[in-house]
Amino acid sequence: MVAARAGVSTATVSLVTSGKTAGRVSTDNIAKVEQAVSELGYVVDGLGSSLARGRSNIVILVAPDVSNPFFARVIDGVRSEIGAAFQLLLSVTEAGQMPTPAEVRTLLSLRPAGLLVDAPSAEFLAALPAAGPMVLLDTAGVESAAPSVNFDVAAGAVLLADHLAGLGHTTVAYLDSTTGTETFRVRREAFCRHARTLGMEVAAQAGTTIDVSAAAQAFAGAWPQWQRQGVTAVVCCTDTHAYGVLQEARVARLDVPGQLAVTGFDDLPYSETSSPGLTTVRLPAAELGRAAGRQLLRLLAGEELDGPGAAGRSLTLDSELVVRGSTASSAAPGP
Amino acid sequence: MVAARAGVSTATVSLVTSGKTAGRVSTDNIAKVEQAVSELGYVVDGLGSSLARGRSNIVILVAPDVSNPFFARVIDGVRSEIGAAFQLLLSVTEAGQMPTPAEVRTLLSLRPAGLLVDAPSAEFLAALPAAGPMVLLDTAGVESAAPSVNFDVAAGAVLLADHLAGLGHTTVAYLDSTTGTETFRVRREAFCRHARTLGMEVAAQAGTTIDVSAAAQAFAGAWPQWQRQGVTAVVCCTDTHAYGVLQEARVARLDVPGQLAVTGFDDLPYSETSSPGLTTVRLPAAELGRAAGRQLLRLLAGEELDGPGAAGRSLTLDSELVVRGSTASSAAPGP
DNA sequence: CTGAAAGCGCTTACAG
DNA sequence: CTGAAAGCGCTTACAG
Repeated sequence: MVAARAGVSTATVSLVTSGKTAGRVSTDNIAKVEQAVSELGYVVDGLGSSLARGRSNIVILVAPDVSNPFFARVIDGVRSEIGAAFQLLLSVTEAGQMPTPAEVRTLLSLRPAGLLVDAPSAEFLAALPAAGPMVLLDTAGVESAAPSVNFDVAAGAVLLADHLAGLGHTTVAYLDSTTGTETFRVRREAFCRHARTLGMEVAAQAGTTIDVSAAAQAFAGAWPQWQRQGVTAVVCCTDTHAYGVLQEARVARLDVPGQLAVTGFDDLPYSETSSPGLTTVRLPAAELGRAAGRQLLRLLAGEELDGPGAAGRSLTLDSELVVRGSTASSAAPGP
Repeated sequence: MVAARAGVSTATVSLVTSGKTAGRVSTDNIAKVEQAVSELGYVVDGLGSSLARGRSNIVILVAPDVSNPFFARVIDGVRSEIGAAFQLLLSVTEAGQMPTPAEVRTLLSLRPAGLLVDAPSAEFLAALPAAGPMVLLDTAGVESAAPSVNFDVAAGAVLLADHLAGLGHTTVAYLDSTTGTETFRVRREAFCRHARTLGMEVAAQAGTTIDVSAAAQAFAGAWPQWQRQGVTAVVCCTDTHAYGVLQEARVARLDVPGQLAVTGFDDLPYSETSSPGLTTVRLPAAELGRAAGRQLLRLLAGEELDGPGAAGRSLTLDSELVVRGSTASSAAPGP
């Protein structure tokens, strides 16, 4: 070990570089080591260090969809909490897929300090070996004993149904996602259940991937039928789907919200500036990331998550209805 | 080492798990080891293995903007080439930023088998310690001795200028990016130079981040002035910028392409289905990722990249002009 | 073909 | 306060 050439043992160097000098190293030696370290540009080797202490200082974030503006904000939230202490790395899988069991094993063999798992499927969790500290994000609808942070999407769906019913809509369509994530099932079921309670009919459902043009095409295909059924509002399971509907509505020269109201979930930045602005259920993405980061940090510090005074194993973040032009001034629809 | 309980030495087990049995292990022992491995669910520990061989089997992809549909396709390309042999991990930095020198050192201390660096700034490369195998992606305009794969964005810009001149445009505006990436400078300069050669005036330039609504606002602010100057086309440095312009043009009830032609760079999926479809310079993202992955694989195999028959250290992928409705039937603009 | 041994670069009890 | 030593889990010459 090069830095040992600064006149002390490797043990002392190790104590200094890992900051465990409290009452164990003389200030004299600390200074010597620090100088040698900076002279040699020495960096502690992550591999040796990790092997010796049993785990690395990386945190792996596993997610099905890395490139998605919504998820970008989640990542940013995570980074702002744990970035200083740990090296955050994203696992890369086939688009829209969770890692296979084999990939997970490879990941785990790097001995990450912790794991963050976004939007896991039930099968993924079942196949996941009980590894070290782990926090789940956005896992609505999936059972798990692991600590998790979620959005209250069901409450948002209820607010949305109230809003549409209040505007006089009686027949609506629901545009769902075809990715199997449970959160979409929860959104749909909560909305449909409450809508029926309010006397609204959810006339039809369709589903596409989370993609503007796929949603646009699906809407274009379904609209003639929906129109015949008297649909006056389309509730989309994500803002991205809603963008597709708005786009196609424009092509078809439909008046939004006069002839058709459109809503989404997420509140992506674009929803504020689209024309008309999109009424949507705001899901606080960055806060989700931050909360998950904090949970993991607590876990890593050995804190009990469910002890007295703790925030609890399972956190739920409030969602919120943001009303904009895509529903605001809806004309009262006919029967 | 647990698997040694299968009746052989750890050395033999290691030979089997790393697939180096050729003429060194009896088929009898291979079978025994394989059975023990599967019975015990043994996975080679990445840390110990990496430490012993001097490098890990992870490849780190460093990029300034992970969540961007264009980059998602690059990632997918990389994954398809190297995914089987290496664990691909994405470094996570503050949105739009390259990792700091300190972050890079931490990354490097994990001893990645190789590094892939997307859209690096000159400063980043200068600060990068000469590490192991590395391939640069999309590094147009930045000097470096490292192997790289690039788009021929300048050639695409020239095709675009030709196309607009052929349609009769004489005054155009350029909507640039404010992220400092060199590729944007190259796009702009190549376009402006050739446009002037063709007798077109590039009346005005503006810049925003790569964001639909930022671009929309910038266009809304600039349009009155541009209109006075006789601008009949807006050339955008990315499709995302162009979406903002299209959106705002719709709000302002501008006829595209009758009153205003709009173009982009990238050819994102949405450009095909937007209305009108977007004329754009197609940059083959997935192919960029694949080519970079292949280069890195060669480097890791110890191949010389510039030897005879090799593909060369520096690859350039052709860009291509895709003409769609946003320019197709432009009316001849007045003076 | 096989195993005992050294070593990868660190950290952490343990004596002093 | 400090250093010699053991050990983290593997791989790879090296003898046999």
